[in-house]
Amino acid sequence: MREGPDIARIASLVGDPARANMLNALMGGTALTASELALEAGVSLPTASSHLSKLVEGGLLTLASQGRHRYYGLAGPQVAGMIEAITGVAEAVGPKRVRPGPRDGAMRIARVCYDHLAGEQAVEMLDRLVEKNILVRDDKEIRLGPSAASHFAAIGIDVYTKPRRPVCRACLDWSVRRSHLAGTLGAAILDKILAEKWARREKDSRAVVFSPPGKQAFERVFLG
Amino acid sequence: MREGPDIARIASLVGDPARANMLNALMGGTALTASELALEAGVSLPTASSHLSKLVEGGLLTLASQGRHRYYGLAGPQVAGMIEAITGVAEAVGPKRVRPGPRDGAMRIARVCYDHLAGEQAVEMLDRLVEKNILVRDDKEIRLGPSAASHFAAIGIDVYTKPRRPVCRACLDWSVRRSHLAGTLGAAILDKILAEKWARREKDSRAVVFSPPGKQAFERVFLG
DNA sequence: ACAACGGTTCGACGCCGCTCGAACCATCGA
DNA sequence: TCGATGGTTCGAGCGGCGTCGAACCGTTGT
Repeated sequence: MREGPDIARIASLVGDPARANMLNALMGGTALTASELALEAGVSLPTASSHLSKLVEGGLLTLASQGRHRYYGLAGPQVAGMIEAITGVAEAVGPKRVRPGPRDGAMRIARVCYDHLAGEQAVEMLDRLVEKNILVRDDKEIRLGPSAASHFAAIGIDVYTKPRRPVCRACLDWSVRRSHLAGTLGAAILDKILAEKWARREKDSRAVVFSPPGKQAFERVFLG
Repeated sequence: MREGPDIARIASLVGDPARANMLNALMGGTALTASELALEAGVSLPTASSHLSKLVEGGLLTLASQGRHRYYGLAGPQVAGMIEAITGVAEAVGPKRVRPGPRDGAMRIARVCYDHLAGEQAVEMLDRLVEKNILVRDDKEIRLGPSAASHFAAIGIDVYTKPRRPVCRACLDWSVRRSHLAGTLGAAILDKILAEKWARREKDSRAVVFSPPGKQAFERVFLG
């Protein structure tokens, strides 16, 4: 019964599914609010609040209060490294799910990630937007390019409303292992896709399936 | 609610104190039996067996059956790395215990580590035994030197009995952060210390306190 | 001042899983 | 073949923690 740092305490914090989901969501590096994390984790707000208190108390998260918003973020790169190490083991050790990433084929192509689009199509879209200099990536951040406002205004998306959350955010796509676009812009694009009926959400699933003409329209607007 | 490898599953395996102790004990790299791990974890044998099944099932441990013994060991360096990452966070994040290592001052000096001596005195002893070429360290292993048999025979310790467990084993001392001597030889030395009444065990504690003449005798025999 | 909204606290419920004693199984030595 | 020893399985007990609804608190905007 050797002595040492309280490794069980830290591990058990990560060991709850809800908290693990929150930590995963925070691995992008941007701080999120309690409500957002509650959605990510799939639990009610009180439950999320309780979990977040424990994570802060345990030293895994930092809390930044801004007005009536409280942003939670990873406490530091050491914590992120730990999560990554655990993820590596989980991935290596749990080959029970044969293919990596989401089970369903449709979900690998396109799915909802909280409020924006994820999957192969989303990753490709971000690539093209950056390629066309509409968006600009430096390091891990995504910013609006010079032609962004006019480009998105042309398809009915105002990039300057709702300053509450960051407009652009990179979100790591698990199935593709590369980033796709999150933030209010990502959300607006998903809204557009659904509003135009280019695609519909699969029942009781996060999968998003495009109709053939919808896919063409999507590609013309965002990939063209 | 992003998808991904089951990080919570892995973390919760480490998140139980008994299992964390077992994993810690296995960080030395040598495989241990179920009974040894039960002692390390401070739980009964059935409980330990249940935990070990879960760890094997979870892919964190490997099981090697040899006759009626079953040796459990870490599944690989990736798992060890994960434990180390968690330990790092736990250490960085839990500075609630002001001084590193065991709380009690006496325990930092000398304590029982399962069946052998640990603490500052134990670390110093191993240093001197290696310095005098009685034991030989290469890399992380410890072997008997040429004069070991005669040296230990002179003080009534037969290094060749009980071939079941390794005679020498390095055991990382948490309070000093360096190795001390474990294995059957380490156990025999502790037996000798207690049999000669050079020291006594503190009640309900792992601390070992030497009497003044006992300490002199110990230093003469092992440090001289 | 008042309503709306984000977030936390409280209380109660329910379940998962840790724990150990006792019985059982397997291997080794005589 | 029989006992001794190392390990596992079974069953039952029980504590802890995750969960949510309802109430409460603080900030913002009108």
